Amino acid sequence: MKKISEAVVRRLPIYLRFLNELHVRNIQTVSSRDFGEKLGMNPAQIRKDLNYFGEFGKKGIGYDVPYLIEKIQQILKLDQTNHVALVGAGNLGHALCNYNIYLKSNMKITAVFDDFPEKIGSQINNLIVQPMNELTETVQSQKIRIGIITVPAIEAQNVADAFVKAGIEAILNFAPKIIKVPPEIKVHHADFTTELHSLAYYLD
Amino acid sequence: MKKISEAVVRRLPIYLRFLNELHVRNIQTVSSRDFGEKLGMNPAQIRKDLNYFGEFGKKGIGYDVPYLIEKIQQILKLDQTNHVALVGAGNLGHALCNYNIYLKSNMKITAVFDDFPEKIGSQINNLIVQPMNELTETVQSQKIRIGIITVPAIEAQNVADAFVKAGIEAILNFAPKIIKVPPEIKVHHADFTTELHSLAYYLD
DNA sequence: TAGATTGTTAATCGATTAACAATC
DNA sequence: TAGATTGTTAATCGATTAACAATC
Repeated sequence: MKKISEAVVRRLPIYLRFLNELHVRNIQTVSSRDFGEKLGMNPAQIRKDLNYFGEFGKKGIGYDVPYLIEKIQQILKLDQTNHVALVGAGNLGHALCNYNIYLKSNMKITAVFDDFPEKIGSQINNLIVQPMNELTETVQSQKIRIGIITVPAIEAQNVADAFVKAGIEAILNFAPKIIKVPPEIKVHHADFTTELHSLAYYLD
Repeated sequence: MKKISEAVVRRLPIYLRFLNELHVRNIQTVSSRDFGEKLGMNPAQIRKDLNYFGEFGKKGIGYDVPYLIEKIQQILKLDQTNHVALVGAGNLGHALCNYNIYLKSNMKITAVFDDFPEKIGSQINNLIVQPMNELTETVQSQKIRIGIITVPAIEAQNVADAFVKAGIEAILNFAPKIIKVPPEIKVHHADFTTELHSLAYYLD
């Protein structure tokens, strides 16, 4: 298979979300033109993106919504339940845990860790906050493959190292700090402070 | 001035954060090579990015850290205090309000809104949650120019519309929904569900 | 001076968009 | 059949990187 660029992969979840909205509204078919209009994207881009993975459309007709949902879910590996570990039981960690419902059942935070003595043993929803020294064992026994970092910047690299050692394959880092990991581990940064700072540039 | 691409603007806060780290460690000068190594970027890119805004370096020497911090802060308009309004006093909204300390004093959430009756009047740090019908007046009286959306997806567009009507210039949207605003308003999406979904693609 | 590093042009690389034959 | 829309190539656009003269 050709190498798929990260830009393409990042658009797939947006397509999926849009398709789910159509599905809820019982819309059976969608064209790349509809698609582009609603998402503010170029129709050719949407056709090209989807075509990296197969011929999902019908000429003259468009794309079948339920079929395309199924296909994108397969591509993104969202047709299986993905277990997620979160480190950092602060405000942001709490907020993300409570978001579980929004993530549907295919992404689930199943373990939470923190090394603050006051946090360990406390409960978030139905999860009990565990100490960091239990990370590797839990990751392996629960088949967790994705890790979320919601600790302060100064701790982020340590947590990333612990994730790597535990065998995590992908990391979503909310700490305002670039973390370094081996090339086979995928990292996304979700740092809202840099987002906010770059927004300020556009103020008049 | 030439048009600066968004990619460049998004890197400036990362440069700024790195420079602040150097400053704390009393490092006076930095070269684009050091820079690139620490941030995992190409040195030429860093020189080119900075050079869009002026000649901040010295040939043979590098960049003076405090001077470059000052310059980037000016470019990003972070040399003034920017007032921010947040709509959606849920878990995520709370978390972001408590993050204020991390944002230094140049970005400050100064008003919080929600339309849930149980939330109105409740307190987050030293802020009292206000009803949405007070948005425009507060935005104008407090000279708020940036808005944060932390409501459910279904409410996101309504809040965006209200922000636009109130005269907000830039929006950071955490809701998993693309919002549409007039072209003169700048929007960044900080949607962790799409981040997480695209990460799953890279699982083996 | 010699070594280092910027500023900046030119070359490369990659991503987006336009266009259209194929075909439902 | 006529109209619509995909799949896909070619053209365009934009961003990154290499290279090096200028100069501290």
